[in-house]
Amino acid sequence: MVKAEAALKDANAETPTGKRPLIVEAATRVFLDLGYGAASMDAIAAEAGVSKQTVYSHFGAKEALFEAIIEDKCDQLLAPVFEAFRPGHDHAKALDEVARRFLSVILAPPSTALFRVIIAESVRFPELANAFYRAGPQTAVDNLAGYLKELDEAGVIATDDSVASARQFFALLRGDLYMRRLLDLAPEPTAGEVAAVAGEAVSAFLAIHAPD
Amino acid sequence: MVKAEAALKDANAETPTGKRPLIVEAATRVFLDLGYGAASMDAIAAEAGVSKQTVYSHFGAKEALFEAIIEDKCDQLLAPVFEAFRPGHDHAKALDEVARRFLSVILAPPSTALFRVIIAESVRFPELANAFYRAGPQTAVDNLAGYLKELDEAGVIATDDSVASARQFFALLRGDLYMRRLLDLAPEPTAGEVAAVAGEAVSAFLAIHAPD
DNA sequence: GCAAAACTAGACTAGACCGTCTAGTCCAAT
DNA sequence: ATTGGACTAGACGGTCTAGTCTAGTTTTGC
Repeated sequence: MVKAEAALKDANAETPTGKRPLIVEAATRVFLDLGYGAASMDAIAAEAGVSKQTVYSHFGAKEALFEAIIEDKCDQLLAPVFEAFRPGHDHAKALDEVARRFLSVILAPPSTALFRVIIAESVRFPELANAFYRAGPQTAVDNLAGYLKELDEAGVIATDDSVASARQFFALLRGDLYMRRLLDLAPEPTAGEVAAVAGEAVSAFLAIHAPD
Repeated sequence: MVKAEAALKDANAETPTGKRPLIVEAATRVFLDLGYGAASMDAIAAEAGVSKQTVYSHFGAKEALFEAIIEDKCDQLLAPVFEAFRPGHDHAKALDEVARRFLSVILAPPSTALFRVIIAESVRFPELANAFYRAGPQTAVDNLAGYLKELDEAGVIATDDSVASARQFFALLRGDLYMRRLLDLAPEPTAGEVAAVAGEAVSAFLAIHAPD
């Protein structure tokens, strides 16, 4: 009883004491590699080099651990897309940089693994799917939409609906290569491949939204 | 020994005797609802109204049953996209019809469930991911690419690479709504919503590939 | 230096699941 | 009528898992 309350408090309060980061790292690896069902708490404890009881002291249950790990990873993975993405000088170049950065993130192994797990568990963990959508696609769209609005007002592109256009931009990026990455049929692309896909998408986007 | 050989022969030869279709239907429901790991053979037998031994007589093991079910579903679901999609009269209308048909299929519950399961198990069952890709995205792209080539030669659109253009067309269709459907955040769309997404994608596509 | 808190190692419970096996029913064809 | 194949209901062994518990050790704060 006392132990359970302590565990709960520890799980709720964000106080990383001692072995907590180790457990988080290990759990992330195991969950992303194997998925929720196939990942065992024993395997996570072993991977963390920690006793199982310690895992249960920090996170009360498998579900709680999973949710904590996934929410963490969402924020952590999807943040770098939006850092300093507004150089401002040449617009095509700016869009190209956003495209390349976005693609590099979503095509990298941690992202595809995360996305696979979330997709697979979206029915069992609806809040996680929601959190992912908000941290990922929605944030990306909102950020880009703001920038597109500026470009529209500056007369560089023409858009009635900057949010719809941002969604279209990202849809163009999630093409065949992304599908093959999700299905684990293609290896992580080189920077050149990423640049090629990005370039194609940007030029298509500019063709759609050419002013007047 | 005798039984095992009979089961193997039955599993290999496509001779649906007696309870086989029942099992296939039930297994499809259970696998698509729960995923590979969470689906139990007992649950499948119960759902089929059949004894567990019967399931094992027809399909030798859980993996074999899963593979059979998934390959079946791939062909079955993705075939109707390409039936009679070439009316030929008005080109924008023809593309619009392809788009609406494609969207209706991939946004419907059976497709999203199938895709979720395949994504989730793509590492454990690489052949299944491959089979899905060939039956689905690849076939779709090949078919559309042929049609786009005709349109290009007729001067209706301009394309250097009809395969790349076909991929782009489908990428435009797999936009935000598709993402939200995969994450189970949006209900199956109405025909009107489908038509709206299709229309936007087609007009964007035509803007990209306007002749000269 | 010491008490409280954190941690370890591993036994243990309770139950789910795969796949096998047994014992017996039903039915069609010879 | 009997034989053989498909089927049923359910028990069963073996393995795996989530989560608990105990007993002992290390770390930390004061």
